Amino acid sequence: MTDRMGFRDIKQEVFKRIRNNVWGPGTLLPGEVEIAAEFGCARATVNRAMQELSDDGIIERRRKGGSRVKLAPSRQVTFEIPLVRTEIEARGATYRYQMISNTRVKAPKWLQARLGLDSGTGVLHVTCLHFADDAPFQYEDRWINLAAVPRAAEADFSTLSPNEWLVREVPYTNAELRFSATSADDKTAKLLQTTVGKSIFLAERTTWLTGAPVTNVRLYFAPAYQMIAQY
Amino acid sequence: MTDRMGFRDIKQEVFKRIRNNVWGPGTLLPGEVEIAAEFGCARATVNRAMQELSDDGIIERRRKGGSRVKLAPSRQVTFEIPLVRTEIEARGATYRYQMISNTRVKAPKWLQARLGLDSGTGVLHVTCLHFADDAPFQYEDRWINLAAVPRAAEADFSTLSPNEWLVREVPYTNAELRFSATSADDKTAKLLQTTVGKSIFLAERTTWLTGAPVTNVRLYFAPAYQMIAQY
DNA sequence: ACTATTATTATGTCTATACATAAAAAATAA
DNA sequence: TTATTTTTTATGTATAGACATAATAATAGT
Repeated sequence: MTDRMGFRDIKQEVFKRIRNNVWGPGTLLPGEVEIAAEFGCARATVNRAMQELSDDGIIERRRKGGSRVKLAPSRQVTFEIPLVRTEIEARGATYRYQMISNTRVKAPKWLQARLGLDSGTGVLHVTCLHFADDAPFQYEDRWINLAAVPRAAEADFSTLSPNEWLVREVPYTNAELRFSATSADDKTAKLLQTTVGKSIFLAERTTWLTGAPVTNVRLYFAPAYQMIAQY
Repeated sequence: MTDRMGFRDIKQEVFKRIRNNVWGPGTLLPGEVEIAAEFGCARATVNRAMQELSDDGIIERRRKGGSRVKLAPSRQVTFEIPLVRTEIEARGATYRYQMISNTRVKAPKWLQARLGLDSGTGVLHVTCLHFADDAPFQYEDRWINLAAVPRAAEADFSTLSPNEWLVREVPYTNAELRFSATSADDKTAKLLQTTVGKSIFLAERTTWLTGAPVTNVRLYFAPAYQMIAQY
């Protein structure tokens, strides 16, 4: 006889049937009690399996309505966004950091708009470079809201990147991440040791702490960079 | 008296304490029984809360070792990858599709390498355009492994995009997604109605069905495209 | 000292039961 | 008919209790 069924087994079996078109897109699946009866386990076990399939974007569940296979399985991809240092070291390269500038200024208009700041708010503008084996890997252009993180003004970013300082010192509750492609301008080209006009992969991240804007950063990656995810 | 505590409340409260540094990075958290006692609920409830915090990358859990706050909270981002049509319609624009070419060829070497195909394997090469309000939105350059999906040879891609056909007809078990930036070459520039050399956001996706390579696609987005995720 | 064995313990999972809740379906009133 | 109320039902969540499992700590044996 087969072993006892765990929620993983249930999940896998249901997924298999969906994959093999036994239960095609849009199909209303049997109820939890019914599935539980088939596999000889408690409803709670089936519930957990179905819950995870729902989290994975495979099925849709509604109270009373039951569970049905998603028509357009808008499966979602999860990217691990590690610290630059970690990413570079994971590639077997040596990490080196270099600060370029650190100035205290009034937030420019575009930043006010992005973060929802009052005009005249003081911000810290820090730019720096991250190297992998002495080749520029990423150019970081960061703005920190001093109203939300006053002690950033005394932080020493000449040895520790604002990236790592913030991760250690300031938590956040919300974040927005944008990926796009841009062209290297004069300054960026020089810093990343490439030519003007070259295509650059750009990641922009903004974070908030319970509603209050904390920081906005633009990460310019060296040419040929790829952000990879498996699922 | 406060209401009864659900797993969401527990999760939120524990997260709050971590955020407020009551339980700083690396701290060993109280055991599930202890937390359950504090909040006056069952251990299973605490278990679910902690499990989710672990999934979210906030804490780390080990049997016998207990739960501790992660040192570097490697937060992960999840992107929803919808159908192009869905994405365009969600922006309130009208979707239009146009096939450009559909040829049956032997897999080129780079594709053989990418998919792990034998030399001489027959593949379908389909290229097409997706429009948003008559402006080119995305150029799709797709290869389909006929050994894995023979009936793709008879499919009519002049009205239905290979994207949608595959979603409906062929499931997959594994996928790899790569984001990068590239420059528009002659052909791409013409199709996307932009200039040669312009920076283009490129997404490349490869999928497998239980080990067998199914399809590889390169999606070239029109300039100024941004892939956005909130978390 | 070192190794192998045996508790101990916190998390992992399953069960049976109970009640909550949202939404569909049915019944009722206008 | 249409609008409103009531019932029904599948999922959502909580609980106490039990056993599984991995990893540490304690112990015994060499």
